[in-house]
Amino acid sequence: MDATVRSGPDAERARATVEAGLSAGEVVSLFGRCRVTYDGRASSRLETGDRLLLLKPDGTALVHTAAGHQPVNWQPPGGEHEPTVDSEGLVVASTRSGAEETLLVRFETVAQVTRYPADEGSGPTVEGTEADLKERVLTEPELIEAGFEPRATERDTPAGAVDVYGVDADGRTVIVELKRRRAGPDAVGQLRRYVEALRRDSHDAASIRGVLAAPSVTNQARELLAEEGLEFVAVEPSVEGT
Amino acid sequence: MDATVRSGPDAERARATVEAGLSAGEVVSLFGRCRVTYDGRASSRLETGDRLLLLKPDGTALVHTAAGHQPVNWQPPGGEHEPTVDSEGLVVASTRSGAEETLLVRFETVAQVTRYPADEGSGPTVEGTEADLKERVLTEPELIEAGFEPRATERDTPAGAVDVYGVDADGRTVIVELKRRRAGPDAVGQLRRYVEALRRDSHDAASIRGVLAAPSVTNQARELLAEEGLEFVAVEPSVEGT
DNA sequence: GATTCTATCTCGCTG
DNA sequence: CAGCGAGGTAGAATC
Repeated sequence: MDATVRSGPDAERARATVEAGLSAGEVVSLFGRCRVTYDGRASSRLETGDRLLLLKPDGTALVHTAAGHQPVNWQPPGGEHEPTVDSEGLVVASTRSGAEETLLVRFETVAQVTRYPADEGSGPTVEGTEADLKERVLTEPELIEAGFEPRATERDTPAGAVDVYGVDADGRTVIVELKRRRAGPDAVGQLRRYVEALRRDSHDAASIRGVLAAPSVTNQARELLAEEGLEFVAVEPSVEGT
Repeated sequence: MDATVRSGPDAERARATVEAGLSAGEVVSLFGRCRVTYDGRASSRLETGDRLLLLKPDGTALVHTAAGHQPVNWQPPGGEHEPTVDSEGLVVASTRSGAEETLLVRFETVAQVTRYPADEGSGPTVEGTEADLKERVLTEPELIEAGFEPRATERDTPAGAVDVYGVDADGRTVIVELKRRRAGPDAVGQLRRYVEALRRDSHDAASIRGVLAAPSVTNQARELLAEEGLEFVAVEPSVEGT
């Protein structure tokens, strides 16, 4: 049972197992040879091959091959699975009604079907995110520069919410855009929009500084910063055991 | 075998199956109760719960719960899996040597282990991507506007490669940024950078137009376009059966 | 529901 | 190898 399966259930038994598992709120996995078609926001075709189909009670469907992090085809949560058997064998259709989206997995052979009553559980606690970096900056403002005083986070501007908003030792406004990893042109674009939005509403544009705080920046990002008169400060995303 | 499993293999049998499957280049899946810890680019902790662990021969590890498209924990391709048994039971470690990254899955109970010789196969053929939209614009330039003549795609600028580069009926340069779905501020940022880069190298900045072509734009994106003197053109991503 | 942004993003491509 | 941008991105937070 826990070794390679040489002959699988026939199509109707597989269908019944899928249906029973899903209606019991269980996770169902199928290994087998199949073709896959998707039509919706785009459309895709996948020729016959050996794959794993993972079906979740929330409507999620994932088709995985032997390589890669990403599923080769999928359906996001919110839809429904419908296993049927036609003259060619087992077909699992996963559809999202709202969006006109359909994933069809047509099995040539089903090597194994497994159902398992997994709980949804709670998500993982993750550390080292951008939110954590923000906390660090708030408790250690000198990470940005000596004399920096944070005044607000997620402060609204016409261009969106600023990560950290504060003042420097000279009383000038400082807008900080945080990135937990190497920052590219997109990060500069964000910072620039926030700074310009505030400068537009200010009588003294020069008193508003923009600071990109990240572990490092790409060259292009550095050039963009220079063009816009913005600054870069190196901050490590997390330290852990140092 | 294809119904709910009430009692699973003991830890050592599970370990042996995982090892045998992986060394044979097969995909291995384990259903069971486990705790998960990840340390690397960030760190995360996941308390005991029922989950599916999917192990691929390329080093990919995916931990899935009963809900959601995304794995609740994972390891990208490129590493190695090492199943061991200690006093508490089966532990699967997936590590990426280059990056200092480790995913540890410690099983309290293993309900089922399955190995399956899936081929990697070839990826799906996808239609309706941005590349397809670009093809449409090249064969039907009037989608942008009457008289538009594409001259190049992926044309290099100091700020990156422009999607479509051409001239309008009046001989002015037109830079087109394509998006297959509703465009936001980031798309305007890209277009803006390309246009400014070209204007900087031009003696006649006004002769360079920037066009964002997408199914629609958000309000903020529209405002940004207006501020920068850029334009919007509505194009549908794909038509299929019309 | 629409908008905006993060992500342990992943992935592919290009220099 | 880095850098840049796409993705059927998904997911969260906010309005």
